[in-house]
Amino acid sequence: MTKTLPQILQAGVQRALTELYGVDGSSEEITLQTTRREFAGEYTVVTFPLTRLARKKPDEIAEDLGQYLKANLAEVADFNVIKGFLNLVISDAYWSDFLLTAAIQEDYGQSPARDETVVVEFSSPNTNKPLHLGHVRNILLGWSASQLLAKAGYNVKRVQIINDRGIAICKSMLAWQRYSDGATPESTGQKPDHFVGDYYVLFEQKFQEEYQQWQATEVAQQVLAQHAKAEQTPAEFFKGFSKKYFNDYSELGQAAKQMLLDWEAGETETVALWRKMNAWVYAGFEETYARLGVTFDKLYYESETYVLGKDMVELGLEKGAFLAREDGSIYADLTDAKLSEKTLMRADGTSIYITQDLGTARLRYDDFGAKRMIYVVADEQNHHFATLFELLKRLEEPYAAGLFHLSYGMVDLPTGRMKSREGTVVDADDLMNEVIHEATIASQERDATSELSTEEQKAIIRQIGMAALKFHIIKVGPQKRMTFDPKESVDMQGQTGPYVQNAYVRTRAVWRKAGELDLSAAADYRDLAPAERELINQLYAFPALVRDAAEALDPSVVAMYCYELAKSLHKFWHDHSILSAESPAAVAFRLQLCKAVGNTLSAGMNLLGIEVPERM
RNA sequence: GGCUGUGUAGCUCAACUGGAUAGAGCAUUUGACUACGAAUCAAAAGGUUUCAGGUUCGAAUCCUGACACGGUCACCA
Repeated sequence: MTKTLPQILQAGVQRALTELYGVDGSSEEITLQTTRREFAGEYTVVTFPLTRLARKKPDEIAEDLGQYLKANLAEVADFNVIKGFLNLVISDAYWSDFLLTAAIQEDYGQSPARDETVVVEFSSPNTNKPLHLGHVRNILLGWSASQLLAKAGYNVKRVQIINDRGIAICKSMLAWQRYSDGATPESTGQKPDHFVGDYYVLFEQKFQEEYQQWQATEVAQQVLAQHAKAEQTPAEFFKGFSKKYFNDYSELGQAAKQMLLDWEAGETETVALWRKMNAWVYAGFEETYARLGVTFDKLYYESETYVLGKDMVELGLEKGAFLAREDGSIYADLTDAKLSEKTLMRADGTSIYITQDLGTARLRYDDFGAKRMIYVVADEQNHHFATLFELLKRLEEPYAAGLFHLSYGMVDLPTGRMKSREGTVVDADDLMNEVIHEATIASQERDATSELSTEEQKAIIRQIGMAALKFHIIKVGPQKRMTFDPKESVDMQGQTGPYVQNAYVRTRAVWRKAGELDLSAAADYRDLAPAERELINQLYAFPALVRDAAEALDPSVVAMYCYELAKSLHKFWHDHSILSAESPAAVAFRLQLCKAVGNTLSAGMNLLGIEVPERM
C-alpha cells in the first residue's frame, strides 16, 4: 500500500516540527484539511493549534512549514500562506501519475474484500396495500447502504421481513370476501397489489359508514355522555373513539378479528384466502421492486417468525436478565439504561411484538453468521429498536454489539404528512410513472437519441426518470425529515440525477468520437489547468469518501459527491477542448481524465442504485 | 410532562464533525450554441445560521437555558 497524501503530509509536518522547533507534534495537533476552492492548493495545514508548541505566530509557522515541505517533499510543488492557513499545492507529476495508474482502474474505489458479513434489512412492507413514497425512501436508503457496504469490502446480505399476517390483511380479505363478487386482478386488469389495496380502502369506507350510523344509536349516545370530556364536541370524541369502537362494538371489526383468529387456528378456507390475496400482493411487489432495481437475498415472513423468540425470553429469565411478575408475565427492567420496563410475555404465555424480533435476530445470525445487522426503519421506531438492542445485549447474543438501526425521517408532502386515511399517500408506481412521463417529454424536446430503436429510447428514458426520482430522495441526509415536492422530483436540471447522467454521457460521447487513438502520450502532459487539477483532486477523494459513507451509512454524501464531480466535469468540458486540444499529449491526457471521471460517476451512481445511460 | 430528532437564502438541501468571507440547486434577473452533446456554462441578487448566554485563538457545529415543529413513551403491530 502506498501512502495517501494526508499521511505523507502529516508525517512531513511532524518531521518539520521536530527539525525546525525541536518539538514533538502529535497527530492530533496537526490539523490537515482540504483547501477551500477560492485558494490555490489542495491541502491546508491549520497552524493555530501549533502556536503553543512552536511559540511563534501562526503565519510565521505556516511560512516555516511551507518552506520545509516544499524543499523536502517531492509531492509538494508550492505553497501559500493566508493568515494561519498553509495551503499546499501538490505537484502535477503526482496528480498525473495518480490519474494514469490508479484513478483509471475499472474498480477504482473498491475496497479489498473482508471476511465479514453484514445483513441489511429494508423495505419490509405490510401486504394489505401497495408500496408508497415512504417505502421508496426506505428502499433507496437500504439499497444504497448495502451497496456502500459491498463497495467497502463487506459481504452483504439483503433481507426484508414481510408483514404478511395480522389485522390489516384480514381487513382486505374480509372486504374482498364480502364485496368483490369474485373479482380478481385478472378480471379487472389491475396491478394485483393495487387490487388488494383497494379492498383495504373499501373496508375502511364501509367501516366508517357503519361507524357513522352507530353514532346515532342510543348506545353510542350513552357512551358519549359517559366518556366525552367537558369541552369535547361529539365529532371530536368519536374521532378518538374509533379504535375502541372497532374492537368493542363494530360488526366489521368483530368479523375481521374473527378472521385473524381463524387464521391463527389454521382454518382452511381462511388460510386459502390469505394465500390467494398475499400471492396477488407479492406479484405486484415484485414488479415494483424490479422497476426500482432492487433484489433481496432472503425474504422472511412474519407468518413464520411471529412465534419465534419465546425460548429466548425463557433463557433470559433463567439467566436473570429478565424478571417474572406474580401473574406469570415476564418483563425486562431497562430503567437503568434510560429505557422503561418492557413486557416480553403475557401471563397467558402469548408473546408480544418485540418477542418475535428477538427470535428473528437470532434466526438471521444462524442463517448468515453475521455479527452486524442493520435495520432500515423510520425514526418513529427509535424507541423500539433501542429497546430491542438492549434486550439482545442483556441476552449476551454474540451479534449484539453489531446491531444498528438506520433511522430516517419520514417523508412529508408540501401539504403536510401523508395519511392513508385521508387518501394523501403517494403511490410508488404512480410516482415512477409520473417521472418517466416527464422524462419522455424532456427527451422529446431534445431529440438526442432519435437514431436509436424505440426499445433503446424507452430504456434510456426510464433510466433518466428513475435517476431524477432517486437522486432527489437520496441526496437528503437520512436523519432529516424531508419534504417531497412532486414538482421538484421531476426536475432534470441543476442538482439532479439527470445532470450527473449527462456528465457521464459526455465522457462517453467524446470517447466514441475519438475512436482508436494512441494514448501513451498522456504521461507527457504537463501544466495541468485548474479545471483538470480540480477533477483529479475530486477523483482522489472518492475511495475514502466511500469508506466514510459506508461507515456512517449515509448515501447522501455520495450523491453530493457525484453532483460535485459532474459539475466539475461540465465546467472542464466548457473551458477546454479535448479532441482538438493543443497537443497530442493533452488530447490523450484529457481522454484518460474523461474515462476516469466517467468510471467514477458510474460507480458513484451505482452506489445509489442509479443507472447511467451511454446516451441521453 | 420524560426521552429524542429537527430548526441555515423565498423554497429544497450542504457545510469534510471546532477552522478562512456559511455554500449549492430551484425560483427571479442577465449573458453564452456555426465547438467533443446547451439536460450545459457564466454572472447578478438573495443570510442577525430560531433566540439568549457561555466555553476559546476561532462556534451553524460543543455546553446551559428558552422558543417552534416532529417522533416516541402498551401485556398494539
